[in-house]
Amino acid sequence: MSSNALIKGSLQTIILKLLEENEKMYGYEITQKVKELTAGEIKITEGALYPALHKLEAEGLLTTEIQQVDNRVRKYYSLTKDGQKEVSFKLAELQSFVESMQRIINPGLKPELGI
Amino acid sequence: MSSNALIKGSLQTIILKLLEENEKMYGYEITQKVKELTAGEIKITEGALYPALHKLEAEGLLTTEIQQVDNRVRKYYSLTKDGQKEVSFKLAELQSFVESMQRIINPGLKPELGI
DNA sequence: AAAATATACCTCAGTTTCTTATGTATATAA
DNA sequence: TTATATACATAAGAAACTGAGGTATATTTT
Repeated sequence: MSSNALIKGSLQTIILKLLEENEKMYGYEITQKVKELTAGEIKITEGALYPALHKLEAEGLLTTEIQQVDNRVRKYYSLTKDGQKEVSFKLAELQSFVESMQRIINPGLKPELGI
Repeated sequence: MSSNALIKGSLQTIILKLLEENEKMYGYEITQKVKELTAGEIKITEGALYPALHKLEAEGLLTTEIQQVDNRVRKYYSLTKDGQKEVSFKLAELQSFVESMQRIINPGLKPELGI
């Protein structure tokens, strides 16, 4: 998914968050958007992305819609109701994880003082 | 390792960082320290920790030293020279990853303005 | 005294999630 | 015409977990 080894498990969160904002995206578009937003730092591989999309769909968090554009097939994904709930949950989970990591990595930090 | 699904890949970074600060720790102590620092949010399982420690030792990033305390064996780990270099690298990698995630998750954020 | 919990190490089967390679197909740029 | 970009997909293998199990001593609780 990237040259970064940390990302395992956060691909679902990335997908869900992007779909929360864009309402409707296709696979290739997601890879390009992530590359753009992170200045090339995170590159989602297709071998990771497509299985992840299929899994989220199988879990009922995403629905799909096929479109023809210039003789090419595009498979658009959007959030279901369950998917919308799951975004909040995953984002809270990520937030909590990052804060926990900060406490380990920056033990001198006092978040309650804004320092 | 925890009820959090995001952690895959960051266990090594956690171990190395704790050893950078404490100079000498044993496995069980690491699990307790992480639990303490994160208020129970992150719980390192032994099935994840011990293989990770063995791997870091095999890679030459950690050395070990056995001690007897109250008829119980403790295996203390400390950073090698290579381990000390690797901490900086892993921390920079984590920092970079977290920033990338922020750009995806908080697209309205403008870090260059400190907002 | 017995049972449970805490301390302290370990392994291993199974699962999940990735990487890398491969395959198909059309459109565009060199 | 060859490479790159767009667009989907699968599949083998690797890596990092979870969860269960095992061994052993010390302490606390019932």
